[in-house]
Amino acid sequence: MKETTTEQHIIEAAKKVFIAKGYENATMRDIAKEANVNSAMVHYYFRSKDKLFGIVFDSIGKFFYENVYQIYKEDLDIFEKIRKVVYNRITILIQHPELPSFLVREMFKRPELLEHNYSRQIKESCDVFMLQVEAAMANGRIRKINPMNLFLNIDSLCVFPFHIRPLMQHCSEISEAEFNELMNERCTDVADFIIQSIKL
Amino acid sequence: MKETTTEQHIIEAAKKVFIAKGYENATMRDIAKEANVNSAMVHYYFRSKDKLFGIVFDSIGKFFYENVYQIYKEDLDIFEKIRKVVYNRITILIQHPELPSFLVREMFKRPELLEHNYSRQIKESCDVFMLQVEAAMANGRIRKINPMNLFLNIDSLCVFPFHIRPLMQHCSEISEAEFNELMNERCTDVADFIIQSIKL
DNA sequence: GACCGATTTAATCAATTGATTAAATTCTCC
DNA sequence: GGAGAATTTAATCAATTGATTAAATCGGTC
Repeated sequence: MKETTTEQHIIEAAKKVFIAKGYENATMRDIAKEANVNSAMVHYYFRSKDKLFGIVFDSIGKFFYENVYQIYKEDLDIFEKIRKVVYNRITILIQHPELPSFLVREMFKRPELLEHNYSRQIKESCDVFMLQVEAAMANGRIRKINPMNLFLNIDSLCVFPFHIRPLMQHCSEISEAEFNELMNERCTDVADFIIQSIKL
Repeated sequence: MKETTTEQHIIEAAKKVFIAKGYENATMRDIAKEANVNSAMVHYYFRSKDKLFGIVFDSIGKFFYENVYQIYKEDLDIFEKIRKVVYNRITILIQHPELPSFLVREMFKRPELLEHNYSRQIKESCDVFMLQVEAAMANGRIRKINPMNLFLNIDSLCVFPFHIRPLMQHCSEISEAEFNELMNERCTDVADFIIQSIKL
């Protein structure tokens, strides 16, 4: 019991610190302090900073994508599905606006982090969706479009603003709360934007 | 003469190293080595790592945005303008695919880096474009849409894939060359996607 | 209560790194 | 060609940091 608690405690602290500071700027001492334990404890439970980070990165990546690829696999009308994906994605992003930049930052520095499970699931949900797009094109429900690009477009429109949030906040001189408000309003706009573009 | 050359030489080396490794992972010794000078030289010319980085970040940011905001200010039909922005942006991105992730990475860690000039110019070009969108809506040339969101959408669709490039390459098992090829094809798709969505 | 393994602590190591310094070398101007 | 400033070099400092170690403490079992 106790071990699990301490271990989990350290993982949660590590998530917080790694997200806030990034891999290089986070120190084992930071994490230990955040978890209220001696810094040797962190090594005792996780051997090395790398191993701990691997666990954290994996967990965050999974959390960030699992919701969406569930929806992509659901049996829904294509327009409904797009609306649901967009709504879901942006809602989660508003609650965790730091995740996209964190994932990008670390993924670029060490692409080997992607070896793990959830990237396979992304591909899976992408494949399912692309089939549905092909079908909708064949049915004459949507115009001719490259399915992969449509999949990409959906994610682009949802996630990108969170990648450049500091820039947006600086240019528009808005607070974090106002930014979230903007994103909230943007939700239906984005879904409309996509559907307007592909419907016949 | 000579000083300018050495100084510029170091700046170029610093760009390369900072982009490749990020601020924390790049060392003054790395930069010195890349520039073929003694590491004290880097301090001699730029006082501190921070100052040098500020110069580099500013220069890269300016380079990354100046092309686009020029186009936004040109006197072009709105559809033409969108096509030109998209083409231009993606073309530059293919030549410098590391820039978006670099800028995001550093901007999130130190938003104070944005105090500089070019963020004002982004705002300026955004304002110009939004006026044009309002006019096009009034003319009945495009449907009703939030102008700021349209501006955001254009950048999202162009830039986002480069933010998640490692993930895309891993999921699709494609090389860098193949990725670039995809982006090249994507160019007209993106412009079409946007125009289809807003035209009446 | 004594034993034994798991957990926790404090102290310390070795390596890295931004920065400084003082001496050496080069350049410039007279 | 020589004085003085600018540039370059090698050596070194002080601080940080991931990791290790040995000792201390805790927890359960007999």
